[in-house]
Amino acid sequence: MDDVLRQMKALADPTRLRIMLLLFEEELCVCELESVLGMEQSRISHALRTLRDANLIEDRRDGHWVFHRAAEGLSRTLATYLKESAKGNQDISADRKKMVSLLESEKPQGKRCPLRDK
Amino acid sequence: MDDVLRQMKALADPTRLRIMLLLFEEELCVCELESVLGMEQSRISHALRTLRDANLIEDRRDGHWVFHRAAEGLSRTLATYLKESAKGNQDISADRKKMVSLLESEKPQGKRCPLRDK
DNA sequence: TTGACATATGAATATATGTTCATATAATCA
DNA sequence: TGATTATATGAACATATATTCATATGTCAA
Repeated sequence: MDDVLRQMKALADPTRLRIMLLLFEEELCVCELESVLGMEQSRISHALRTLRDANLIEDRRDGHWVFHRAAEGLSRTLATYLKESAKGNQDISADRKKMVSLLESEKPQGKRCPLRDK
Repeated sequence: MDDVLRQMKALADPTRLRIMLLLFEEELCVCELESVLGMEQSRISHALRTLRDANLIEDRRDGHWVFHRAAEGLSRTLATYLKESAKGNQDISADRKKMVSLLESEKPQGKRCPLRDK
């Protein structure tokens, strides 16, 4: 299948679109995405897989954690379009706020995974 | 549903993606698209409906014909991304060639619909 | 090496979606 | 008006896909 088509398919889903827009801002691990989006682990993991297969994101492992981020080689114009379109969106900015406050709350502890402690 | 999401969904299909890329170049009626893509009428018509619902294309009626084109208000960055991505694609450039030669062949006749005559 | 933690994956299932077929609508022309 | 042309739409069906559940893999710490 063509690469554009695969990218469009990957973004044609609310879960994956929300994840993508978060990863434009920050590098995040799966459990942080779980926390921000309020979804279970395997759902996030499957979504990330689809985004990665479409070359939209990349990851790196650091110990237990796998950190995901927007792909280096990602089309600038596509990224710009998505960010532009997200500006007005309530849900997306709510996600971003949650992400920011989560990252903030993690700072004093010096570790990332927010869910397992509870 | 969000507008971005609807646009991604609309473009997450080979038929609709091919149509979209043709309509970036030229204004076309349904029967011309039938001819270029080698697909039946209702398939094209359904695809156009989805693209229009996503505000990706617009149309105008002229007698029997309804001419479709890329929407005026369509995001420049999205359009740029799609055109960029299509550049390397064999199938897309084949479509474009067919379109060009069809439009060329219609000129002497001065009318548009290519299929019904046969 | 055993246990705990973080993530990935496969199978199953429910839902969404693309295509086709039949038919409806809309416009033109005789 | 009736016939023809061009397009749109609805229902049905087959296929694709998102989510869940169970389980596997990979990493670290004791």
